[in-house]
Amino acid sequence: VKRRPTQKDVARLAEVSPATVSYVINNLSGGNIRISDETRRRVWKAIEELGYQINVNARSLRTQKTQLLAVMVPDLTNPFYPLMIRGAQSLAEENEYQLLVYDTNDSKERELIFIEAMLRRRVDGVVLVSFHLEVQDAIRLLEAGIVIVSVGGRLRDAGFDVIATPEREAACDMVEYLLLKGHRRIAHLSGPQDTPAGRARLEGYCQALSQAGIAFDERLILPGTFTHDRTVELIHAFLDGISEEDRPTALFAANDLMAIDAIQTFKKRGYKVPGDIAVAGFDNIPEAEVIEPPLTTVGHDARNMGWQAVKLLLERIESEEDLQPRTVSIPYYLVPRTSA
Amino acid sequence: VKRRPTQKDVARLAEVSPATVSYVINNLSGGNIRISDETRRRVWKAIEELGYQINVNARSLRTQKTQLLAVMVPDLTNPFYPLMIRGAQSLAEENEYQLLVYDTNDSKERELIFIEAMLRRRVDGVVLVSFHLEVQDAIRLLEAGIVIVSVGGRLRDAGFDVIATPEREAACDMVEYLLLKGHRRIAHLSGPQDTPAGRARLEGYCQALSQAGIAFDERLILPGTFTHDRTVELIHAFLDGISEEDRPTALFAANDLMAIDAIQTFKKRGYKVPGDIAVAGFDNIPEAEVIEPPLTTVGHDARNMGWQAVKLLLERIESEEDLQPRTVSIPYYLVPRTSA
DNA sequence: TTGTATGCGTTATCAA
DNA sequence: TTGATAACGCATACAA
Repeated sequence: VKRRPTQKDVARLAEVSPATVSYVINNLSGGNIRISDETRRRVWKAIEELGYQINVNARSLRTQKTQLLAVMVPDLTNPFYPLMIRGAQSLAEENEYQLLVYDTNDSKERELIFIEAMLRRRVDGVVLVSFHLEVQDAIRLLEAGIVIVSVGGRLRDAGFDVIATPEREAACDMVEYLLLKGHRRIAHLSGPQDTPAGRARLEGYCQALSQAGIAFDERLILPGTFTHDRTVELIHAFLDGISEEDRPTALFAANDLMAIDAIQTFKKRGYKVPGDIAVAGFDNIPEAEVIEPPLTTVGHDARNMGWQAVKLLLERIESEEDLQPRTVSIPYYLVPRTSA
Repeated sequence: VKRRPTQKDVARLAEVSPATVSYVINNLSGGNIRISDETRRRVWKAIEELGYQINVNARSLRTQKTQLLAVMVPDLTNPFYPLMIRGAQSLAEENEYQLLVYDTNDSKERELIFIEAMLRRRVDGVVLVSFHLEVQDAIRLLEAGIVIVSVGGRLRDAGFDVIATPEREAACDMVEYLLLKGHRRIAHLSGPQDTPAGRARLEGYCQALSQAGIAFDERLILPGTFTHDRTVELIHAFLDGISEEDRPTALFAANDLMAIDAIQTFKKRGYKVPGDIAVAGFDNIPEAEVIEPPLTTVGHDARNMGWQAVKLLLERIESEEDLQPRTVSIPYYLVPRTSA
C-alpha cells in the first residue's frame, strides 16, 4: 500500500501548477480559462504515468456534491426492489453517480436511521420507498439540500417528486376481472392500512365491488402485511373461522408475495386453485410465473420506476432553479394467468 | 435550503475552540486530551441547539477513511444476492458503515468500471462476487489500500480473504442423493466453466458418478449460464437432440435459477417431474419452495455469507498489522423436496 | 494561457 | 484542560 498520487504530484511531473492539472481534468475551456493543447498533453501524460485517479472525496468537500445517491427500500427480498434498483443503477452509472442501498426491513426505526446517515453523508439525492416516514422526517433532507423522490405514494404533496402506479385503478381493474369471471364472493388479503399502497389497493377492491352492486363484507378482509410474516397463519385462521358456504370463491391479494403464500396454503389444505378458490396478486414478481398455478396479477415496470426515479433526482440536482414537484405515473397492466 | 452548521459554528456558540468540539464529538479522553465535563455539556448543548451533524465527507478527507463498503454482485435479480446484501448490511450498519451496491449484470466491462469507481471513491473495503475479474484487477484495489473479500471462490490465493461454500463436495453430495434414488443416467446443466462455482459443481458431479462407477457421458452435459438467459432454449435443444432411450432420468442443475427454468420447460413439453425426469438445483432460493413440484436443492446461508464478508472486511480495516489471508467456509445442507 | 492563494469541514500535532 | 494551526486533496477567484 503506497501513497496515492495527487494533483500536486501530477503537476510536478508535468511541470505545471496544480491548478492547471485541475483545469485539464475538468476539461475547462469556456470562460477565461484556456489551456493549450500542448499543456493538456503533458498533463494527461503525467496522469497516465502516475496512474493518478481523482479523489472523489476531496472533490466533494470542495464542490459540495458527493455524486452519491441512495435508495431506501422496505424489503430487499421482495424481488420487486432489486429490479427497481437495477433500473436506478443503470441511469446513475451513466452519470457517474454511485448508489447506496439501504434495506429498512420494514422498520420505522431503521428508516429514521437512514435519514440521519444520509444527512451526515451528504448524499445528493435519495429515492424513498417508505412505509413509515412522516413528511416532516423527509423535510429534514430537503432542508439539507438533499433531493428526494418518493416512490409508491406515501409522502405525497410535500414538495418533492413522486413516482407511483395508479394503485386504486389497477386494483379496481383486477377485481373487475374477477367479477367478469363470475366471482361474487371475493376476499381481499390487504396490505397494511397505514401505507398508501395498502389503502389504495383496498379502495380499488371496494370500488369494483360497489360498482357491481355487491355489498362490502368485512369478514372477507384479511389484514395482511405485504411480507411473508404471518401471512400463512393469517390464511389458516381465516379458513378455520369461516363456514364452507361463506367461503369466498376468489381472493385478491394486495401483493404477489402474499398471493403466493396464499396459494401454497390453499393447496396444502386441499383446495384447488383456481377451481375452489381463484387467487390474484399485484406486482408481477418473477415468482408469479413460476408458481403452480401461475399467478394472475397486475404488472408494473419496477425497472422503469427505478430509472425514472433517478432521472427526476438528476434533473433536480442539475437544475439551477427550483423545479415544481412532479408526478410520474407508471403504467400498469393485467397479467392474466391461470390462478384466476 | 440553508447553510448547515459546522464545528466552527458549534464552537462559537459553545464559546470553545473548534478543536474542542472535535474532541468532544469523538469523545476523546485517553492520552493527553482531557475535556472537562462542564465543557462537554456546553458543547453538546450547542450541537443540539444548532442541529449540528458531522460532515462525513470532510472527516473522510482528513482521516483517509470513508466508512464506505461496496458489494459487487453479478445479478441482483438472483434472490441469492439480496439475501447476502441483507446480511452484509446488518453488520455494516452496526458499525456505522454504509453499503454501496453494484450489480454488474454479469458483464466484465462493468466489473472493471466498478473497480475504477471504487478507486476514485476511496471506499474502505469491497465484497467481490466476481465472475470475470482477474487477480491483477483486484490487486489494484489492494495497492490502493482497499480491503477485499472475495465471495464464491473466484479470485483465490491472491492474498485476500475468501468466503466460499465447499461447492464440489456439495454438488457431489447432491448427485449421490440422486444415485441413491436409483438414477443412473443423470444430466448436468452446468454453470459457465470460467467461473469457479461452475467448475466446482461440475467436478462434484463427475466425482459422484465416478465413485459410483458410472462412465461420464459428455452428451449429458448442458453448458448453462447461471442466468435465465438462453436456459429454456438450451433445454429444448437438448431434448430435441436426444433419443427417448438416451434421455436421462435426472438433471442436476448448477443453480436454482436454471433448475426452475428446466422444470418449467419439462412440464411444458409434457414430461412429469420427477416421474419422467427428476430435477435438483443449487442455492435454495425462495422460488425453489414455490415451484411445482418444490425443488430439491442444496442450501447455503446467503445472509450469513454477507455477514461474514463484512466481518472479515471490518477486522482487516481495523487491524493495525497485516492479517494473514483467511478462508471462511460456509456450511451447506441438502434440502430434499419433491422434484427429486 | 497559466500560476497563486484560499477555503471546503474535519482531525491531529503541538504548544500553552 | 484547552487553543492555534496545519494538513487532507481539490476547485476556483483572481492575479499575472
